[in-house]
Amino acid sequence: MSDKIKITLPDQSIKEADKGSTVYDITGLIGKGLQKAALAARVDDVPVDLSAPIDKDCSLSIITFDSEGGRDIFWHSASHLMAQAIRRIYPGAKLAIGPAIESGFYYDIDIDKTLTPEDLLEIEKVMAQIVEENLPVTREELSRADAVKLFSSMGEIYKVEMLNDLPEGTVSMYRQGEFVDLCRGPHVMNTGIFKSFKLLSIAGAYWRGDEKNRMLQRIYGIAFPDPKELKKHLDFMEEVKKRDHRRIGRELDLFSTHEDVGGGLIYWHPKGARLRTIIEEWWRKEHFKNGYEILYTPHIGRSTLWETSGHLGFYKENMYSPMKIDDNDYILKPMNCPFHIKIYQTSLHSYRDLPLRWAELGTVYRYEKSGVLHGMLRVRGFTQDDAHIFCTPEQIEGEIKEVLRFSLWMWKTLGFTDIKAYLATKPEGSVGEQSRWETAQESLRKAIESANLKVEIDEGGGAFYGPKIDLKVRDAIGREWQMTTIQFDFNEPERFDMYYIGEDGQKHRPYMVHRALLGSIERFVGILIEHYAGRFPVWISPVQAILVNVSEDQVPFINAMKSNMIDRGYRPQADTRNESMGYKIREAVTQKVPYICVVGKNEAENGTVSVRKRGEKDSVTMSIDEFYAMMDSDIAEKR
RNA sequence: GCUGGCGUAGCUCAAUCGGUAGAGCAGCUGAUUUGUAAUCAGCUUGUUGGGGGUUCAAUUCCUCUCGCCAGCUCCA
Repeated sequence: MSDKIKITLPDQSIKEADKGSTVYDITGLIGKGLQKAALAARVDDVPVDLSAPIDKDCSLSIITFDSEGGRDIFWHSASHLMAQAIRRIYPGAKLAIGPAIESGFYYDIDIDKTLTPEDLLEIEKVMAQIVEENLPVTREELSRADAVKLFSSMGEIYKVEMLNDLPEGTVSMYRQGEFVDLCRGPHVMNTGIFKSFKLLSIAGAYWRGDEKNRMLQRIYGIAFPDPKELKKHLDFMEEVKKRDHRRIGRELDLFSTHEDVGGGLIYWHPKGARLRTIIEEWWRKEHFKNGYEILYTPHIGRSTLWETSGHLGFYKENMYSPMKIDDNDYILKPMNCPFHIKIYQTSLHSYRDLPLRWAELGTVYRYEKSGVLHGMLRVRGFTQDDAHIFCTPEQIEGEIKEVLRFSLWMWKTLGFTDIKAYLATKPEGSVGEQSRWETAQESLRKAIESANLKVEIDEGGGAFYGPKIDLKVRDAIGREWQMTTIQFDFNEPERFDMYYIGEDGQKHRPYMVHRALLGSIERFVGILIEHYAGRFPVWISPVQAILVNVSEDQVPFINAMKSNMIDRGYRPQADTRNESMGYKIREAVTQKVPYICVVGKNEAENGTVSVRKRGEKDSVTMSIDEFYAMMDSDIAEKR
């Protein structure tokens, strides 16, 4: 028997090593740099620690911070580091869970003391000490029973509870110095690796996310192998703050909310309303072009309608209490669909009428818990860009493809190009025939396929009344937002006994699809603000150009130009206030207006304007017609 | 709804140990007529989120309440 083993690397090259070498030793054979960057490895596709010994031929791929799963390991280990520090400062602290998250990590702990931001600094200091100590992180395996005994003796009730939920057998734990934590691993090899980290915030979190359970204190943190990356991350957080639509909304005078009148309700100021109107007009025009008809329906409907639709059964917590009108209960609509169905039922439909594509910018009201309200992104009253498609089984596939294509086109036009689909399929306890589910899911799958979208499938994640596709769009700074939703409904056609007369002269149940492309106008505009950081493309900018005079003599010229622009359908604003030109330009710049047109003596005499484009420091003098041509091309290009 | 933090002028923020609220911007008035990111001067602005309490005295301490923010849960 040889005491050498063969290690196959991802590039299919083979390294030979002594039997029993650790993964760390082997990384050294590949390269010093890689050895330094290595966090863990996958041996025959199983994640292992660097300290794991290898005693047989295998494949090996090294996990660094930047490789898949690397961040999770790094951050997970960082959460252990933090937990250790917390334990040193507060020996009585009970630890719950401490995973890596999308960006960073947290640990939920249970202590009597309420933590403050100053405490975070203290914890950071102790963490730095532990980094200095460079403790080796070692894995140990033991039986579940022994682990229960150990953690019980430490008073770690949450760990014990977790252990009791694990299957019998061996469990693993990791030890670094005096600290030990139940964990599957893998982990980094020693605590010295955490050269740059920061604890970010404290928040409450329920044990196991259940509001009936005890509220724990959660500490969020972030860590990177390279201090430069930490800085980059903190800058990113700063950027997020700068883009906050609530802040930009105030600065650009777009909207407000009024807590004294009611939270979660949006007041659109003139400029915000302009922006909204432009988007809505475009939306309507495109819907007509794409074969939709547009509806308007009421804001309230009798409770009997909501009983028929089933909403009073499964959507009650989100609906407002009824108001009495002539002894009948009326309820503010949380959805538009029952109203569209009422219109459907005003006449008998032949298969020849289908598909019907009925859209509505329908304002709905939903009760949201006060704590979740957030600017325009999470509100209690909002306008869905809703539509319902009623069609025959034969039409379904084409219809879904069309909706998806339309949606993707819309997002592209609005400046969002990175889009991902999420397909949610039949859950337990669903309604509707199995064959209908299959047809529907198949059509959703095919549509995603033909659109060439990245897709994630959430098996069993659909609503009880039908499968759906959600689209998530990525914004300018890489955040994903769930926007479009395309959703089958097998429930309402049944409950309202909808039908059409088929070729065979018999009644048939139509397929019904709900879809919202932008989602809600409020939320969409909020995201649009953050995506563009308030620098909207010319075609949707509420103010496209600010006209600035150099001295009083040019006021008539400016006013004439302004009304000429309005006549031509542009959105100009004249700033003829008695202020210095520099002052007015500064203000126009902070208002993020696409063009600033300065008119002084020279321009007024020659019929030109000095145009300064947003983001550019230099201005260009051109004829007014040249300026219009420039705007036209920017508008046409949706720049 | 829950946990924590925070509520001072339209906005951003200050006020030592409890001593009776102030600065910039904005706004108004006037002067200035300006060449690409802030012209100058003067003036105005407050139930210190609200109620109650402790105190000679509360923005400050206590208490209740409302709201916001960060999360949890939920979600377009």
